[in-house]
Amino acid sequence: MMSRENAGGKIAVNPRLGEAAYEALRDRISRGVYRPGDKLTVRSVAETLGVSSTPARDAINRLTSENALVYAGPKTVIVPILSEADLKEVTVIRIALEGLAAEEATKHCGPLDVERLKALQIQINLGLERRDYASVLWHNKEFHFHVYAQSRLPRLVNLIDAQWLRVGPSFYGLYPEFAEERYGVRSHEMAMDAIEEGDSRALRAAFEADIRMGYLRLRSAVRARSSA
Amino acid sequence: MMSRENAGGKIAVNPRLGEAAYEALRDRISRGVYRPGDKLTVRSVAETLGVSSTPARDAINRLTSENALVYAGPKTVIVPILSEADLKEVTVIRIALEGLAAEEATKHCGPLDVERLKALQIQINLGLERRDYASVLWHNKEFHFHVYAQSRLPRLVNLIDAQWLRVGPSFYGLYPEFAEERYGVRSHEMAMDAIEEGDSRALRAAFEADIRMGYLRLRSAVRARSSA
DNA sequence: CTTCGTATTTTGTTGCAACAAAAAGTCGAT
DNA sequence: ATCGACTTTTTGTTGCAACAAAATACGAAG
Repeated sequence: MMSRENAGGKIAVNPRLGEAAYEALRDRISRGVYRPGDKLTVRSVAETLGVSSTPARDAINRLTSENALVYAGPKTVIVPILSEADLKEVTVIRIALEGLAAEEATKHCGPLDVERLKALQIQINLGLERRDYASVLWHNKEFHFHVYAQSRLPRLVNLIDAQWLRVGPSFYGLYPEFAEERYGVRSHEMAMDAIEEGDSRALRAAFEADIRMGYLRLRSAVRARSSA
Repeated sequence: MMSRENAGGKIAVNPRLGEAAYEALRDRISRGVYRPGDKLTVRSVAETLGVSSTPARDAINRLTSENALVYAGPKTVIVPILSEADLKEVTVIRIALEGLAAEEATKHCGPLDVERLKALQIQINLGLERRDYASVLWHNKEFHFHVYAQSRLPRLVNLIDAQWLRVGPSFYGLYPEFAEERYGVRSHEMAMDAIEEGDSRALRAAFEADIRMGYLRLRSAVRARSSA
């Protein structure tokens, strides 16, 4: 499991401040610290992370180049507010990449992986009951990426991670109403069944269904916001 | 068509040196100025591009974060030398992304696009006859990206571009022997036929075939090198 | 209350010097 | 010649100040 330490965002010991700042900022974005539309400045990030402006600027630039942050003006970078077209595009990209990862992962998944996924699903269900949505989102991501990691295609996983970072903040904005619907429970069960049967097509289909489900929810939220 | 000016790599007028340096360096890599294994340093790039070290460092960092350059040591970035596993991974990623782009593009392709592609194919054939391989590679890229652009999914096109940048230098290393085989001519004809008939599955298949063909060539080159 | 133009503040970018660490070069022993 | 330890050079990173430009705050006119 990924480390859950350092949740505040402060930089730990790392000889390369730029890299550390990048990871810390990425972590904050993926955890929902920022909301879509929030503005990030070099100096504010530098102060938050406890570094000087050079590594802070490095981190912001890098996140911007992968569209995890976007320009809202020549001197203004914000957490992206996804338009309906953006959402549609990121969804077809996710289906292509995550579908591929899931299919490739089937070859390398064993009973231990199913056990791990079951444990994660229990955590997800627990979070839903307790209305601990940060936990739900966290364990949901763990669930997906545990499978993707089995593809043994590390750059593909990085690419997928970058897409999640783009939609993450919008997802946070959706909770808590969103989570009430037990979103993802069914498709996760489909996924676990597919792995047990070694059916790569079914595993792909399960993740595709999961992504499409999330897309529909997010789209209706975007529409509700744009009409308001 | 993309601008072919500024081929030397010198920065033109651009208020943002970092962005300009990034584009100039990217351009040089995609044009085969560097060979796999070539070392790039902040100071050498700065001098070549005629900027100070900050924008040069920005450009290198950004290219490194998208794997167009890789670390060969803690203080050494080089143009990547793709292993067989790297090659395999980038190929499945390309098939997923470019297949998607091609399929989406079918909806928006018209007779004008076929005309454009035909003109580009003539340029490719001309380059092959004249053994002007830089021209072949250039027009081949134009051919592919003209189609991908019609998908109207700009981030997807960016993602594809990043993958091309990873394999580009290896492709250059392959020429000129490689080009003798009229690589790509048949799959390009398949692609143009598919567009004329509006057959999105066939268009996807044509580009997949093209990518797989290139993969096989590159793989045998990698094997030949690793045994030497 | 809204809108437009102006003044003030904030902000990104750039160049540069200092530092530590890594790479390249050197030379001697075997 | 080959290898290894040591010295020299090169290199990435960082912090910082200056500058130009954009964002913001403010206030006057409608």
